[in-house]
Parts: sequence; C-alpha cells; structure tokens
Amino acid sequence: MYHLFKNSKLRFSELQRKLPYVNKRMLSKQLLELEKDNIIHKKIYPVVPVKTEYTLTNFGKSFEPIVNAMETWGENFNQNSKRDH
Amino acid sequence: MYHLFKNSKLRFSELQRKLPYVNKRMLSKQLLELEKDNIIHKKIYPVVPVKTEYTLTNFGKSFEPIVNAMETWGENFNQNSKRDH
DNA sequence: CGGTATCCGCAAGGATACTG
DNA sequence: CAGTATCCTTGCGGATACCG
Repeated sequence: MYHLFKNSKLRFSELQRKLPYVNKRMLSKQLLELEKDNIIHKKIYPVVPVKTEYTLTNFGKSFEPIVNAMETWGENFNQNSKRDH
Repeated sequence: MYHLFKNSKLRFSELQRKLPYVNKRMLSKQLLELEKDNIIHKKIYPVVPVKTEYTLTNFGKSFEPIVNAMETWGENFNQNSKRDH
C-alpha cells in the first residue's frame, strides 16, 4: 500500500523489486487478499506475456492518513527505516 | 495501545475487560512483547494479591499519530468500528 | 489478582518446481 | 511475465488447568 500511494500504479514485477524480502508466492497471496477486501484493484492486460497493474481503490485510498502517519513515524523514530522501505 | 492512550494507566484486569475477545494468556504474551520492545512499562505493586499497572513509555507515545489515524479511520470508514474498541 | 504451564490444531510463510 | 502447486516447518493462538 505504501508503494501504491507513492506510485499510484505498479506492475507485479515492480512490487517484487520494491519488496525484495517478500517472495512472489506471498506477494501474490497478499495482493489477492487486498483485492478481495476491495483495497486494491488489479487490471490484467490480455497480452503475451501477461501484464498486470495494481492500483488502490477509493476504499484503499481511505488508508492514506494511516500510511502517512506510519511513514512519518519511520522517518522520525525508527533508525532502521532506510531498509524498511 | 489504543486503550493506554485513552486511559494512560491500566491494570491487567482492566485491559482484560476492555479486550474481552483476547484471552489472558495472549494478553499476557502481547504485553510482554510490548514491554520487551520498550513500548509499555509495567509497574508491579508488591501487595497481596498482586497488582500491576501498565503505562506507555515515551517511545510508546511516539505511536500516537498512527493510533489516532487508525481511530479516525475506524470512525469514518469501518461500519463495524463499534464492536472493535 | 495476575499471571504460567501444557497440549493442541491450524494457518502463515519459506523453498522449489512448474505453467498459460 | 505473473503467477500456481506442492511440500514443509514454525509458531500463533485457543482451551484448560494450575500457582504465588
């Protein structure tokens, strides 16, 4: 969600690159959950090879104040914040 | 943490009452973790029967903007927020 | 009163291989 | 490229009993 707030639109492989400590099985599972909860939307481009794009729904965007507060906290209080995003 | 922001000082049994869906083994484990991470402080009164009090540390208080943002989100967007705290 | 100790089921998440 | 399928280990969290 943090990365989708920063970029508004991300492909699966871009998310993988931004979250190198998450393997793709788990990334896929988490994205499915977020989609099921109507927090993100997944657009599939019917091309070969397949291309997907993830965006936040309006409901997903309602979490922005929380994510921002977490980011600010990270910048101010967590000396490990550099490696966390 | 939410309840400690609201009350600043709470006994174990008060936390139990405020979190009825958490059994005391788990409540105890979570409190130990928060204490180990220096987020809360536990004061033990050497009386019989034992009395304890939990408070937020200064570090714990640094999470206030995040908890507030979550509370605001709950009030505005989550129709189940009444039963969640 | 404020916890531990013990036992248990289940789900989270890693590693690896495979696929439309 | 964007995932599934499968197997496996770990540990979360529930239930219950006990304790200083």
